[in-house]
Amino acid sequence: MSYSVPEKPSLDGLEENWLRKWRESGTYTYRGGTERDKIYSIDTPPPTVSGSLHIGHVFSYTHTDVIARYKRMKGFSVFYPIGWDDNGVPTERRVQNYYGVRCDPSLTFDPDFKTPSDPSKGQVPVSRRNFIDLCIALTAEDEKAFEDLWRHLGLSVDWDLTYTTVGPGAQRVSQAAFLKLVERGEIYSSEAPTLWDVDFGTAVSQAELEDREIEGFFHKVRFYQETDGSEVIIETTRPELIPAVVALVANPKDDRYKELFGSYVYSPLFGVKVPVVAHELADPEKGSGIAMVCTFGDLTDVTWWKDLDLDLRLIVGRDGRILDPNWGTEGLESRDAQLAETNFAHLAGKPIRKAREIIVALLEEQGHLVEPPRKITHPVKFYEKGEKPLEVVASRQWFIRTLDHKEKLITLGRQLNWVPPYMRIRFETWVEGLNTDWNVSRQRFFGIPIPVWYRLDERGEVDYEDPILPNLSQLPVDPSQDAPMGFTEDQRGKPGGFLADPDVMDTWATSSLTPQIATGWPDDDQKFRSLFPMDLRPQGQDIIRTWLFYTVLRSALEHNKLPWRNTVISGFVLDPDRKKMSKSKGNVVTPMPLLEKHGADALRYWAASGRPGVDTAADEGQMKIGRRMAIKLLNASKFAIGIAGSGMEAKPFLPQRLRVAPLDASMLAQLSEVISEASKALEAYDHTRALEVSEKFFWNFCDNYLELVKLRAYGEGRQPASGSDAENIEGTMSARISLITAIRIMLRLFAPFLPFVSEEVWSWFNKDSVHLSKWPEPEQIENDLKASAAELFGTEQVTLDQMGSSLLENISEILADLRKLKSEAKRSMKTAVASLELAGPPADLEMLSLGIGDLLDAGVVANCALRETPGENFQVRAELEPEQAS
RNA sequence: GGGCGCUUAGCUCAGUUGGCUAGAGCAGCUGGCUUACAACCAGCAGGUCACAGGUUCGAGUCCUGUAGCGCCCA
Repeated sequence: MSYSVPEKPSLDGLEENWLRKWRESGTYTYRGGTERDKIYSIDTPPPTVSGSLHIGHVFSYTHTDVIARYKRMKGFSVFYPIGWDDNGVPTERRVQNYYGVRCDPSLTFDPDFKTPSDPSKGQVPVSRRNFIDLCIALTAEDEKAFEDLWRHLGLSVDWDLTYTTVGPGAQRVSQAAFLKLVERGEIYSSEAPTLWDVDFGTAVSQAELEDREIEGFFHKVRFYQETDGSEVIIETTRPELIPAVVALVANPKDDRYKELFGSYVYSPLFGVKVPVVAHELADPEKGSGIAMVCTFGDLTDVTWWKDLDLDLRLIVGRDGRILDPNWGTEGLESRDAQLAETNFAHLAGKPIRKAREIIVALLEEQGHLVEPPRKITHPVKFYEKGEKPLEVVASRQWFIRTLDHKEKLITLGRQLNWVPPYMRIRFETWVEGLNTDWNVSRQRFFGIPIPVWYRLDERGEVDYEDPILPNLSQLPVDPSQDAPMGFTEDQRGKPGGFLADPDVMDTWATSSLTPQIATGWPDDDQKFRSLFPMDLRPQGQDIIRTWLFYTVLRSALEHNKLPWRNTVISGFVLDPDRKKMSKSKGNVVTPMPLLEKHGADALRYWAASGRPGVDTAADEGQMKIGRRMAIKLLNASKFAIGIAGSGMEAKPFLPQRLRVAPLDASMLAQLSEVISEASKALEAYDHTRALEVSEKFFWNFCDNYLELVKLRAYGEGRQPASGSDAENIEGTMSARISLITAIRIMLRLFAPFLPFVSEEVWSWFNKDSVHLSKWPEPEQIENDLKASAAELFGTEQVTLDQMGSSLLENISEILADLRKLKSEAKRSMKTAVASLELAGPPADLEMLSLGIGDLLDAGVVANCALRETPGENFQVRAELEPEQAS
């Protein structure tokens, strides 16, 4: 038997070739099955396709792929889909900039709409449907870029299972889950103060907030007591909200204000009478210790407003401009309505910042300002994608109950296997810190509509208490296009008719359902039960509080259990200088050029060298090592397979039984330990350790074992030194089947990490795909040897004696001594050793004698003597042959 | 202000429940074209394990404190 090994193996063209073959033969197609414990299902977080591709994607998705490939080789039917997250604001924003359009829902659909030729010249208003068409068109392009990258990287996902978070399937699942929440009372709508981004014109949730330090001014402002007009001085950063003041508040323990509690004061400029109240949240250290409560300046105001049952006085519109209410009317009583009206006239219709300037001037002018404003920096809440501070406005929104389920969520979090474990703490602290229910209404255009209509009474007033819901079978619906059951389209907006909920769902309201979307819920119960709860959720540490949290929440609410058993959290990818990558710094590393330069296996090698949870630099050096590793694997395999499969047929008398030589058995023993270690590591999702132990073995195998058995494997060695021809041939056969067996095992160990080069080498001497072969096991080594012997020599009579790894280690060490001697003498490695003396305890010498022939071959030793000495010491003495005068 | 993580060779990182002289790769230096590989090989050199205490026969590892860096939350 001989194998067809290429003369000059190379990485060139491997990727193209194998990508095509894998695709054609459906190597990674999900094979199905109904037995849950034979399936391994992965909930890959769908990337946001409108975001830019960066090296971080390669990193974490490679980690997942390593596990997927390992599990596949372990015999699991691996369910490994991928989805595209097309939802939400990032897509809308990208469409606006890319095409130069903006959505105006009041317009009607234009079927002949052409996008502007120059998108930089302002934004053309288009109908909602035109806008959505553009979103779909653009995301389709973006998806292609992502898919190209994933394929190129060799991800073993089943592309037939691909889904999107805006497609009909996702719409149906999201809306069905919404209806079930309504049924169970876990979601409610209410007119409530909501954090609001005035530029985006939408509500945002707690998970989308971030604090930013910005500059502001503290203004000392006079209020006037009802009784005697004496002053109460408050400090505020939001003087423009003075017309919205509903109370002054101080800490109940603050002696300075104790007497005032229960009394009333008048506001400056507007003469509105408000109570002075007490609340623990008032900080005596901050400013003068007494603050004004407005509806609403921030979330603390909302708390005070709720806790203390204060009035509502709204003056900020959703567009971030000041409204124009009538002073003196109900709710806006003033002791001087005329003055209030005059003062307010300066503010009405102005944007907030402008209004602030105006009101400061008015306060100054009319003597209500104690001193000039004092500059400060303070943390202010922003929408993470927004540019202006968030306002709090009252509006109707749907909320999923979360605060009621905190304990349950923490319990579930503790049942989840976190890799690394400390990541659980981030989840727990987030859950503990929750302070509002989850607002899922978004006042946007491109998203999944909230599947709700409202009745209009005879006067045309909306009845929010009794919404009209579709049946499960009707989903997906678009309430702004479809009429509810029992109504006709012409009743839309008419008294006695209906009105659609105008909003779409928060992106996360869909993204939190990827386990359900991927596994066929709620329509395919059998599929769902075979895959759910899923085995693995890999994801980045940055989305624990969003993606992971919401997904656990939805699963808890819908199924009362965790959505997955394990979660592996990957760290960030830093730029080569270990700085965080960001667009503004311009240090974002894009993957495609690197992929082309170093190859997919090399990039995967780099990615796999990053442990779960650990931030890792985009290090080209590491990629080069990966590439070198792949080339080495080609060459070493070519050599080993080449020798093993060369020309034994010429030998006349092949023995039918053969005993594996001690040195070969020792190498296999070492390999057996490596298999155990690598398997154990992968079971614990420690891919880095698995790669490390395999790699270490591989280099030792090349540097020592391969060198030691080279001549014997060729049939030119002297092992056993005094042996007969038959014994020499047996030694050769042993070396050859051991080489082949070791290579076969190593290729499988590397297959999850370096799928291209592993598959290439495997194909030289195997028919199937290495990726569908069985993961090696120590107990199988003897069988592997027999199979190799049968293939090469037509016999299965192979005896493998128990042998430790120390023989190979000790022999290698002596070989290293000889190399050192030559190296320090600045002589070539093929310089002969004139004499070698090994002196030590009899037991050591006896062991070494088992592999001495190979050692003498590899070290080019002319004469060797073993000398028994008392004690434990072992000594190697060697003399090189004299340098020839040239 | 709170939480989490990190700090080991010039650089990037291992170091598994405390246990021989603290390891690897890269870079550096010195050699070598050795019938797999010069995109290679061999060898050498390089560390007060951030700092200060403590527990222990023994600490890179456990405890306390300090400093610096990073991330998250307020």
